[in-house]
Order: sequence, then C-alpha cells, then structure tokens
Amino acid sequence: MAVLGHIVTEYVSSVIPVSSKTVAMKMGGDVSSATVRNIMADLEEKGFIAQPHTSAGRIPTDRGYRRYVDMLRRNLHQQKAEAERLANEYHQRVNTVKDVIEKASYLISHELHNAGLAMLPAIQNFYLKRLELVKVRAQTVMAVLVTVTNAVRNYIIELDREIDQKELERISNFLNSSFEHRLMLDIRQSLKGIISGNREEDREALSMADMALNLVDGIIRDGIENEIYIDGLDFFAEEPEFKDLDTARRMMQVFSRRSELVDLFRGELPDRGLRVYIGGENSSELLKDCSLITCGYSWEGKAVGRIGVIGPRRMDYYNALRTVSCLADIISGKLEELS
Amino acid sequence: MAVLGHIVTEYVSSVIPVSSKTVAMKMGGDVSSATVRNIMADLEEKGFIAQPHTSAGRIPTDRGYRRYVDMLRRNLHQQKAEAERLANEYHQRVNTVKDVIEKASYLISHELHNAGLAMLPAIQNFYLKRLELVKVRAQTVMAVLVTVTNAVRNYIIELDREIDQKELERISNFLNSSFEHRLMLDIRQSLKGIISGNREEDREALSMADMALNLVDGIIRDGIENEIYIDGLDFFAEEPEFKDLDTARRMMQVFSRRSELVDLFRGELPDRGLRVYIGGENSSELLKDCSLITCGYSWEGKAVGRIGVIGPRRMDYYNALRTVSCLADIISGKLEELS
DNA sequence: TTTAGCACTCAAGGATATTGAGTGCTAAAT
DNA sequence: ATTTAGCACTCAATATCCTTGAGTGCTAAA
Repeated sequence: MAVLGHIVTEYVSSVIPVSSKTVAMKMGGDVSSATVRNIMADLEEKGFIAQPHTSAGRIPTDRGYRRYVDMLRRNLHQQKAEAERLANEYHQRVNTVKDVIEKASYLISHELHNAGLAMLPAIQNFYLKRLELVKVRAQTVMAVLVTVTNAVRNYIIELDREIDQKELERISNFLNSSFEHRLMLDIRQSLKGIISGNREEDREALSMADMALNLVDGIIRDGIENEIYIDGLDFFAEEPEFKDLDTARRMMQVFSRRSELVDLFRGELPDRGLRVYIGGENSSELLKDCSLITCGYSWEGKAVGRIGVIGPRRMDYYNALRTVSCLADIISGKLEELS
Repeated sequence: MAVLGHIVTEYVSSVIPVSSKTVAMKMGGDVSSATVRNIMADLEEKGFIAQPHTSAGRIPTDRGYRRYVDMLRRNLHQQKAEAERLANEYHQRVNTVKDVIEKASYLISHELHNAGLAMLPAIQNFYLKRLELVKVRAQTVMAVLVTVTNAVRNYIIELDREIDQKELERISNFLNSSFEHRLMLDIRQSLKGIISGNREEDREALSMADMALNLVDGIIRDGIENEIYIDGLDFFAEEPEFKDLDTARRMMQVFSRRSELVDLFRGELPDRGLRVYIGGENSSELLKDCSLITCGYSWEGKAVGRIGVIGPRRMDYYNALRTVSCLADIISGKLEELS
C-alpha cells in the first residue's frame, strides 16, 4: 500500500499522472520500476488508481483517495507546535462569536489555500436569556433574542394570522419566565410536549403554547440564513483544474448558492467528528470534482456548529485534516472563554 | 456616430469583431462597406475602436463604450411597463430593509444576467430612536441601536480605556434624551461641536461628549462591514471572456474581496445619481475588464445607499442603465413605505 | 464624396510528422 | 516464486506546414 501513498502524494503536488519510475525513485531505489508496474496493475484492478490514457502514468481514483485518507487518519496526531501557532492567531481582538467564526474561515482558507467555511453556532443551541417580541405589521413579528452570553440577534417572523402586541407580550412573558437559561431546542420540545399533553382542558394555555411554538420555529427558520462565512474563493482560480471550463463553471455555482453550502453543514450538525467527502462521495452533484472536509465545534459541551474546507479532489489531505480538526478544538475553547 | 453605435451593439451581442460589411448591412444598405471602412478608419484614429489584428473587424475601446453610453444617456427614459413589472416583483413578502435590499441584488443579477450588488443603508443615515450600551468586557462595549423605523442592529465597539456600566448608562441617557429622532451623522457633528466649543468650563460634560463621540464613531465603523449583498456571481461563468484564465482569476478575486466592493460603493455614497465606470475607468486594477453601473437610492429624502451591477465591459448598457436606475427608484419608494 | 476592384495580411483550422514518456509482456536472473 | 532487464507498442502532446477566407487599405473610376 506504500505505492498508493506515493502515487497520491506525488500527484497531489505535481498534478501530472505518476509513472512507475517516479514511484520506484520515491521508494528509495530498492525496487525496480518493473516491480512497481506489477503492483500498479494490481491497484488498478482493485480500482484505486486509473490511467487517463494508455501511455500515461496513474492517477488516484475516488476510491484510491478514500483508502489513502483512511490510512492517514489512523496515524494522525495533533502536533503541539502547529496547534499553538494557530491558537496564537487568535490573540488579536476576537470579542464576539461572530469574530471567532469569521476568523476561522479566514484561517482555514489561508492555511490550506482553498475555500474555508465556517458556520455560526446554530440558533437551536443558544441558551435563552431574554426574548422581546414586537409587532411590526399585521402578520409580522420581530423577535429580539438575548442569549446567556449576551449575544443579541433579531429575527423576522411571518405568521399565518394577525396578532396584537398585548398577546405578544403575554407570550414573551410566558417564555421568559418559564424558559430562562434553557436551550432553544429544549424550549421547542417542551412547547410541543405542552401542546400534545393538553387535552382541551385549558384552551387559553393551549393557544398560547401553540403561538409560542410558531414563533420559536420562526426564529429558528429565520436564523438559518446568513449563518455561514466563506473565505478564500480566489484560491481556486490558481488551481490547475480551473482550466477546465466545466469545472470552473461548477465551482462558481457552488459558491454562488450559499444555501446549499449551509445545508451541507446543517445535515451533520449534531456531530462533533471530523468528516471527509471525496469527489463523488459528496451529496451534491456540483461538488463531484471537489473534496470537503468538515469538523464540528462545541460550546457548553454540545456540538453547535461546523467548520470546513472545500478544495479540489487533489488536495493535501494530511494538512487539511490536521488544520480543520485542530481549529475546531481551538474554536471550542475560545467559545468557552467568551461565555 | 451611428457607425459607432452599430459596432457596439453588434459586438455586445455577437462577441466577434465587427466588419465594415456587417455595419453596412445594419445601416440598411444605403451605404457601401467601403464607405463604412473610411468612417471606421476615422473612428480608429480618434481612439473609439480598435483592431485585434490586421485582418480582423473592429471592437470598441473603453473610449468607444464611453462615447456610446454618453449618447445613450441623453435619450434614456424610463418605460412604464418595465418599471411596473419590476415593482411587481416586490409584492411578495418584503418586510424589512434587509429584505428590500437583498431582493434588489437578486433582481439586478437575474434581470441583467450579471453580478448584482446592493448595499444596506449606511448607518450614518439612520435616525436614532433608542440606544442601549452594555459593557461586555473591560474595554469592549455592545451597542444596541433602534432606529425610528424599528430596525434593530447591534454593534461591538473597542475602546482605548476601561469604562464602567454606570458611565455607559449616563452616556446612553444623555444621547437618548438629547438626540432622539436625529440622524446619526448629525449626532456625530453635534458632539464634535460640543467638544470644540467647550472651553474647560465643564470638564464632566466634555469627558462625556468625548466618550460618546468615541462610541458613535465605533458604531459607524462596525456598521460598515457586511453591509453589502451580492448575487449572480455564477452568471460570469457563462460569459465568453471567462475563457481567458487571467480574466477569470481576476473576477474571482473581485468577488472574494467584499471589502473592496464595499469601498467602491461607499466612495460615492452621498450621491443619488446614476454612474457608469467602463473598464479602465474603474479605480481598482482588478476591475479593468469590467464595467460597473451604480445608482443611489434614497430614504427620507436623503441618498443613503447604492445598488449596482458588475459585468464584462461588453455589456448591454441600455438595459443595465434602465434597470439599475429604475430599481433604485422602486427601492426608494419601498423604504418610504416601511417607515 | 462615394464606391468598385484588387492586392495583401493574418488568425484559425486542418493535416501530417515527430517525439518521448510510459506501459505490458516475456524471458532470464535471483 | 519474485524480481528485473529488455523490447515492442501506444498515444497525447507538440511542432510544422498548408490552406482558407474574412477583412482591411489603397487606388482609381464614378
């Protein structure tokens, strides 16, 4: 399997199909190119590498990269020096959660020379300190939410019926008194419990809980927009695969549709782990020439958001895995500090 | 000058250098290609058109486009049908200033098949309703600002000395009582007036005004980030000039550096007029292959923000000018409605 | 002043030849 | 049973040359 490793690393750095001779050289000269050719034929049969054309060297397939990454992860350990260097980047002004996350996307992209992504902690994972509800129009409510860490965010919610300010005040009083210091997600669950547990005995309370649930859902819905930071798009322009017009077009589309990127992250939200998607393994057709590496970060012990990197399939996985996972740890630490 | 017009429109739609024969055809057959050639030689000498190579047709230069656009603007009048169609797009849910502006960038890009830009009203132009100041750390203050139109925004301000919550409350009381319903920009001016007019007679008031000015400046500074919406990047990928790698690279960089785009708009903020920058006329080197068309919109009678479109130099200026200026009017109207 | 006519230019596209990196297979060596 | 040297074979990439035709500039006649 050492051969596969050499093929991957060599191809990643040189971007030309690698020949049996090159591999033999890299192995230290104790095997001949003919031997390597035999091994290569074997690897090709198993689907780990492929030839662009008959008289060319080999390039790794998705499966090949996958095997390589799996091998890599087994002996991937943080390097202290590296971790410290990254952590140091944070010693300048980072005062808000937004700062921490925005900087993360910047660091990822500049460390790895690819597109860096970082999502804000999902609203469901905030602890409620105080909620104000203001009617701004017949069926429209503005919610101002203060979290226990004093982050303030406001949301616009569309309702399906008119509501008056009095009613809104009753609801916000109810929510503030019943659910202070509770997780938004828990609040939502509790409200659902109240609604399903209530057997018409108290119509007043039922109606209130119902509307409260509507509002909480609205907040969560509105919160999912614009919660992702992207940096380093321009690195793509430097990559040789950008020469292929079709690929270039697809790349532009990927980054033009933020909502799809957000979905990508949301799908695996409750997870803290490091994930790798190589080429065709990605759920989106647009990403079939890319690899995506993501890792969750935590806050108050819970996985609340994710960061990651998108690059060409031909990517320095070793550095990418290390940097992303390491940065996720750093972010988690920073967020605790901010609390 | 009709010849120049034909060269521009033809080149814009076909993307191939236009020949004397083609122009003669477009003129209705009442001139021969040889005559056109003479005129062309003239136009070339004056720098309005150029030849890619000896045996090719002509393409417009920056100066040529400029002349064309100037001619165009003289007889550019809104078409009612067009204006109504655009206005109708707004009949769906637009409840916040943010919605209006975000939708504008979307509409521009989809109408013109190029990148649409729209900036939020600049914070300096907000009317203050209420301001809360909260200390979040030794030298860090969070400001929650409510405008007379009930938009809520919050800002993080770094100070150069420590401050306590008591002092912050005195300042916010002072600002709220003295400057309710005043423009942020005016407030800033007034504070400056107080500071310079005060001759040591009241050190207490001076110190307070000084800190208040710091805070207001901080709000304005923090507010300039993330105030621009961009849509339709992917249209670029379809343009033929994207085939040129260097151009493609530059495009990616343009859109990767939001801050530069923001600067572009901020530079001409107090202006309500329609502006056109063609190729090299742009201040940024990166935009030398692009044209930028912007127009300011107003709120409470003041120019508070701008929208615009970025496309290849070879752009449908007629439609672009009409759509952008028309949309600026519509936005201005919508904002009044929201007040 | 306009136009027909003609020689001239040059990018683009096609056809053909050359090159060389890399392979697969076979037969000898270990 | 592996490993390796040797050799014929393949094919993308590059270079070279040729052809074509769109378009021009200039001149001389209308």
